[in-house]
Amino acid sequence: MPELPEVETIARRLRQVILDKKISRVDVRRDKSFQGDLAQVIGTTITSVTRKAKVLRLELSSGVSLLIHLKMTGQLIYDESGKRVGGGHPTDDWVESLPSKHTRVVLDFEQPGTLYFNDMRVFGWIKVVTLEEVEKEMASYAPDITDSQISPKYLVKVFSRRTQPIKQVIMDNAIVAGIGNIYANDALNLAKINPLRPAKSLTKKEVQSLYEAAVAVITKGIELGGATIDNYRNVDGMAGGYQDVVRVYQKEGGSCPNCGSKIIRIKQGGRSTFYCPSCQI
DNA sequence: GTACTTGTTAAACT
DNA sequence: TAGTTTAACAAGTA
Repeated sequence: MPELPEVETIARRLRQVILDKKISRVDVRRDKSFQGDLAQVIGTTITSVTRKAKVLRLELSSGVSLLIHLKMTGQLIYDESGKRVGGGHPTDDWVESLPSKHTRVVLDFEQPGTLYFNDMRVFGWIKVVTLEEVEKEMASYAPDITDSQISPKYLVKVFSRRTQPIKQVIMDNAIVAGIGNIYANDALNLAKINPLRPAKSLTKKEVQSLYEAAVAVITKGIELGGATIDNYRNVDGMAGGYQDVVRVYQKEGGSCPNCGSKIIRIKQGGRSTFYCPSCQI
């Protein structure tokens, strides 16, 4: 699932390949995946590519923006050859020609080049929004965990009001944005904190180390080009590298990187949590 | 056929 | 009011 590092990886590459290109055609193959007026998009140029939390924003010369959320299975794959055959991770033989049966929206550029929005489960979306709507959308997210506005002091204050388990609190985008299930599990393991602990029970010192751990795993994720646990791919169709260094996520029965004990799996809020009951206390 | 998977949000709660 | 809980979305895998 794309989280902050995966979306950031996509944003960086998109900046290299679609900036200043003119959108000549938009093929919406699934209505649910594209919201808004195509007329405001066709014939316009992409003037910037930015990201906040897990949302991508393509600013267009017409003044409107395209906001893109990949949710769990979304991919943005760019092709300039016109005969793309998917790249793949060295360890798998994923090959796919595009458009595929999961391609929901196709953006064609005048300059040669095509951007495919694939989304197996159709939770993701692309929407056309005005400046005002962009601000409204972005205001619903707290700053990213890597943003200088987020400090251990701020987290201590917010956590003190929350009785919910810390795992769920750090994944709440209204508190701090960009931490999904993979990095939440890994950050808690690195900080040696039990995911079940009520947020308000954490000491200042624990909040400090959790903050540092979260920034560390997210930064590592960006460095390695994201995690391909399920079906994440970058803009070139390639897998990321974080899955090779992942600490606990989906490692039930494996060894804890801190202490070697067995990693267990539990459910929190209907979601899987992986942690080491021996050193995460 | 059945259970299970997940990021986010809306709605129903306390 | 603010915080918490739950269901819903969709389509694939086991």
